[in-house]
Amino acid sequence: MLNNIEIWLERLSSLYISQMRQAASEQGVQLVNLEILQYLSICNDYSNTAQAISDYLGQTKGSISQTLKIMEQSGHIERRPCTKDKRVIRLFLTKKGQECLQKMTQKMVQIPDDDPELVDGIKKVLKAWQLNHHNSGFGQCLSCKYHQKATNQKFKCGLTGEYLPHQDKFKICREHEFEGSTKSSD
Amino acid sequence: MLNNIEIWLERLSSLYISQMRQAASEQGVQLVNLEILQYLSICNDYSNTAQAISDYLGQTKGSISQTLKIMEQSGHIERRPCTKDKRVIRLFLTKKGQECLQKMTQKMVQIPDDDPELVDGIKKVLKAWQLNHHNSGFGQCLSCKYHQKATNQKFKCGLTGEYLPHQDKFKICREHEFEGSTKSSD
DNA sequence: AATTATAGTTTAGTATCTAAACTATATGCC
DNA sequence: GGCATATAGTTTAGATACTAAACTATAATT
Repeated sequence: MLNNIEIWLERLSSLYISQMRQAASEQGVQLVNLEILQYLSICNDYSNTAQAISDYLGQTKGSISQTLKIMEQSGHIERRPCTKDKRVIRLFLTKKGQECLQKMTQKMVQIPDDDPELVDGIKKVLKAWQLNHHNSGFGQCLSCKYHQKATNQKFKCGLTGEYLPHQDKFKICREHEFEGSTKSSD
Repeated sequence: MLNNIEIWLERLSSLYISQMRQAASEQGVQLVNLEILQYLSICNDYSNTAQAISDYLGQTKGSISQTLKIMEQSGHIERRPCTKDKRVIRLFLTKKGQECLQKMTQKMVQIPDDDPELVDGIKKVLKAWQLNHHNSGFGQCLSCKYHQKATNQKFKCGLTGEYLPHQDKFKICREHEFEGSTKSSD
């Protein structure tokens, strides 16, 4: 069975990773740095921590801690202690980090995005995948069971009780859970 | 523009890479080792060399050389000097390497492959991508301009003049070129 | 025979990786 | 409150991965 979806996904992904490595290399960073910048650019304000990155990338927090230290020194990210929870340090892209990421992204994906069928295909795969891995966090707020409609400008997170700006619904969250799933007892 | 194809591809790929890291970690290897095993399992007999891996992954051959040394020591791959070209050492998965790859692949992709639309979507993206990066090697023989029909059991490679077994047309080759493209003078 | 190209190794120095021990803060329970 | 447990992050030691550059050896070109 050389023609099933695993093979094609594998090829697509290995092509993508290869592009990522090249793009990272051109900016003088490594793959994991690109991944971290990418993650920080799409995660919400509950998820921009070392621990979340560690969970997301599946690497030890020790390793991430060291890498973040270097990325701060090189000026790609910024660390701001959380006032509510003094254990936590929130991470943000600096302007340099944003520009670096943008250059890499432009290099990476050169594919026509005016084909709605293509976009649809990708979305479909992503959705099927996420549903199949029923929930291990890191989904978009708008597909989360805690996502509640509020006003026109804001939506409410049922888990934290906070009201979040509308555009954040596309960001990904470490606490994400699909409807019907239970994290602890399932 | 949070909804264009770049974003979705990015999310799909970062999900995939994350899965790869996890799967590799469970087998006690790192991402790059998984990528190498994967590559060696789908490349043809012209492309199973350190140099080709270096080109494919976009990393220096020094780095690849060291990694291959360790992968040989750990019994995942085997090295056989090429008789025709004494500079070349061909690389092969051992049984341990195959089993390791299989375990990782099973862990990684858990997605229904009975949906022809999904498969079609992936293929479409891959093709669009490859065409957009008009050829930098590493495509399947059957889409190569050197691919020539021969007998029922074999096809001919117009570049090397050799006859290759029919099932190899799905493998990827470092010399791959799409129809109409010229490597040197374009 | 000399030049150039290609395949691979080795070296030095840096970055990333894991596992485990560590500090500090938060949470749950009596 | 006081104590156990959980969570966030750092640090350490040692292994692996990374780049750039120098190196050997063989092949192809002139």
